[in-house]
Amino acid sequence: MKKLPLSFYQRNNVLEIAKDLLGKLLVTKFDDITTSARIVEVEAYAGVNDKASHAVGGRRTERNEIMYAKGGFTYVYLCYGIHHLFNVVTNKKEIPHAILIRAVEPTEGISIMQDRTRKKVLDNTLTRGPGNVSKALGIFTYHSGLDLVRSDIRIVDDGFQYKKKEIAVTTRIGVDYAGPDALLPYRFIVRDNPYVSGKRR
DNA sequence: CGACCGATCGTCT
DNA sequence: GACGATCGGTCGA
Repeated sequence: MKKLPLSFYQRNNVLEIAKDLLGKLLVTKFDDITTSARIVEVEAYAGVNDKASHAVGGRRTERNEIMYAKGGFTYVYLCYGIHHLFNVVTNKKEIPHAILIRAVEPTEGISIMQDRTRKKVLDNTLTRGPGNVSKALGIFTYHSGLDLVRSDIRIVDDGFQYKKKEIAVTTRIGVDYAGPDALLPYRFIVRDNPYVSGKRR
């Protein structure tokens, strides 16, 4: 159980970092309650030139300001007025790269997750899709701007690693508004993992 | 299984 | 005033 160091997040290739996040454990510990889950689906958002990114064209607002911080912080924002989407900020200060965690496979605290999501039946939708990930792990927009190395949201390496063959790359979900950038191969998924959202391919 | 649709509100124009 | 980096329920095939 090794916490990922700042250097992991501060590399300049957001696609590489996104791929490397697959298999790592996302852990939250709030009010002495720990839940953890293995990351199985991520999407990279590649800064000012990426039309799907909140930072497209250098757009800088109160909401996305944390994207311009150095790598290793959380960026959580509200989507559709309902869902709290969890992102990891990467690269150096002033380079607004981020990675959206879209799906995880529960490893610890499953009953807690079931309580948080208020799901009646326990199935693969528990932590499938970015909205459910945050809900299950207890992450809200007020957790935006936390330091992943020092805070109660952390990402750790327990030695597990997916094989190269198990990882697939696809286009991102729900970013049709980005025009041609919607076709970029920036989504990384674990093949055949039941928690992965959207279409397989 | 796929298509459709309503929920719900902070953020940006 | 419009619109989401979504989800879950419903309806029909």
